Amino acid sequence: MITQKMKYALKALLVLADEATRPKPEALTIEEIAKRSGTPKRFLEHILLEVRNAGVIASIRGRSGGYSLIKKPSDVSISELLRTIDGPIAPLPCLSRRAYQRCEDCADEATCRIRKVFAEVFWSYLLIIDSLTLEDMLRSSEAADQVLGA
Amino acid sequence: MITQKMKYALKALLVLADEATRPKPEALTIEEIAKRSGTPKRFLEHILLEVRNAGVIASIRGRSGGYSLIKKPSDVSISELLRTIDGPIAPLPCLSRRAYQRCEDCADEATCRIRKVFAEVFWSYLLIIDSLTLEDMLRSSEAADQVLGA
DNA sequence: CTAAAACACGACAAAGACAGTAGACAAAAC
DNA sequence: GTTTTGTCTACTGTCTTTGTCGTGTTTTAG
Repeated sequence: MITQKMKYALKALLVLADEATRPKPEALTIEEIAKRSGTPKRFLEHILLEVRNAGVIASIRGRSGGYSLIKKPSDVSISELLRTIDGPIAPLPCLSRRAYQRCEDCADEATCRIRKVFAEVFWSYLLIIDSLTLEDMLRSSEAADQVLGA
Repeated sequence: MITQKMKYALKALLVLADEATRPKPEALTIEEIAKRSGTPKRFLEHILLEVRNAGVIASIRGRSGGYSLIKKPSDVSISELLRTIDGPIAPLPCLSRRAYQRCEDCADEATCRIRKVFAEVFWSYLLIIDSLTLEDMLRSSEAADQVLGA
């Protein structure tokens, strides 16, 4: 299960991506993003901060400040966002590349049967999710619109 | 990340599966399973109970009691075990078949872009993990042995 | 220059999940 | 009927999740 926080982050990014595609895109305030995405404003602060530190959005301080997307939607990886917001996505700590941790109770990784079987699942899973970007989410709404419009 | 509990469950099942393939298989006590799998005994009680209720193992009470595997390893689904021990495996509650729950804040599932994109990932993921059984774990140890033996 | 509007950051808190532990009970064998 | 084993309920500490609050800092409108 992805966390509520991750859902909020995605909703916020969708709002910002929608804004970015408009003729004259402006930076949106937290207030505005919170309203459009239906997230608690004070919670969204923390989330947007993390997303900004990940280099996906930029913030402008002071009056007439706000947030804006600074990457192309096709360059915003969903799996990277997951890692940023929810932490490691590997099923076992010993399978995570960037958050590797040896399993306390594991005598030998090379022969660990649990590790072995989940490694296979994980690689296949990574193939799928690593190729997913924010653009795929934008596109999927178009598809839904088409269905609804038909 | 799978929980420690799930790891214990898998280790216990591996112990029981190994026992089941021996010439004269016997029911193993919690004590014995705990020792062989490196699990806290009192915690293992809870775990084995859940696994038993899921119909994967059987228990015998009283003196000379214990646990034994009652399914063929090839019939013990890893994903079912995951659902039993760790709960729903869907990334969103609205994507789970057996633990379906409507997302509080979602106005319309049919057009939800988050749901849409995770649904695709999830179906692919299910294809992989639903086909995985305990037998695959047993086999993977043979492969490791071969590599080590070479 | 000052006040207002906005982001930044740390502390705090309630609720739930996770990882066990403990005690009392029930059944079966000897 | 005592011992050995599984069964069941309850409890507990720690960590994570989902926020809220207060206080700062930056920018700009006026």
